[in-house]
Amino acid sequence: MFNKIKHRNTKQRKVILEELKKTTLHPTAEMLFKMVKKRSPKISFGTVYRNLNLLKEQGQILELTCGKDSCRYDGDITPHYHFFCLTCKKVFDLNISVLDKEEKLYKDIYKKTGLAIKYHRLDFYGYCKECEIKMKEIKKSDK
Amino acid sequence: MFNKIKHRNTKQRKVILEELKKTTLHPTAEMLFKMVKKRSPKISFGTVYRNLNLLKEQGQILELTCGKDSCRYDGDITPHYHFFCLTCKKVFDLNISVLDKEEKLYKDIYKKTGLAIKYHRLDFYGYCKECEIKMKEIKKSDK
DNA sequence: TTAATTGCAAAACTTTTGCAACGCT
DNA sequence: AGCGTTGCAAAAGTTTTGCAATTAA
Repeated sequence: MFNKIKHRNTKQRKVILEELKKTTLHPTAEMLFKMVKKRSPKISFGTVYRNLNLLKEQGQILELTCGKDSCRYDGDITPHYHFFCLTCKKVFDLNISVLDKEEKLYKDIYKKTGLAIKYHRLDFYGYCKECEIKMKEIKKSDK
Repeated sequence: MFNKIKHRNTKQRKVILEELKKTTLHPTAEMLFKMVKKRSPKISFGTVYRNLNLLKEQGQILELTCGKDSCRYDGDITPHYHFFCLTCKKVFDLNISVLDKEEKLYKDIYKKTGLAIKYHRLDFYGYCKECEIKMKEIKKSDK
């Protein structure tokens, strides 16, 4: 309870956060590793992971739901939802309203189940435009 | 496009599906492996994974969103949402209404973004009752 | 018979971790 | 100086896969 750690501003952490904030690709740790490597060539994979976990705990970034694939990270921490392309694995931001019934819904669930919700996640899945076009072309040539 | 596979009804697949359908634990592959092993002692881990993937593709079961932990599987394929305990990792079914604005929402998103949504997922996170009690006790004893 | 499936073990992947060296504060 | 952090490499954990043997249809 009194193990307050004073984190330092290392060059690596700064670069990781900056690179993540400046992209909308919702990169995986590996993608980000490559991006960061351009500015900090000696950085290691472990450092990227350690910092992503730290920044996540500090609430400076978000870790999106990852399936069996690797996690995606988001430097945009304003509440918003995502669309995941089932084919190419791209992740898109959705500009729809975040459940404003949030509080009511949370209370409803609490009343019904006794479960106190901290946060929720609403993910949409489908095929992005590019992939849909590709799929149509494949179907055509199959006939 | 013409690689239609005729799947067989193997004893193993049957047991895996039955065991998954009869529990509400939303087990991981490993948990299910242990459950199935009681009835099919010689079954292997690979078989469990292969069948879970097959049953998932066939739409007979659901794979829930897994973080960095292992995936959870659900034998209940009726639309419903889940609550994930951040501490003990238990998964609970929620008995709240599934977005009935679903179609409207889907269309709105399509209009706005051109993205055609196949399905969505709404996950809630927090601490279950048991874990909340434990946490309170720890805080008490810390004072 | 024959092609899908299994069991086993190895491989593939993603993420975490131990440790000595390094570098913020 | 003190200790949080890094780079490196090894380890851990989850899921997939190659292959010969087995089995459902």
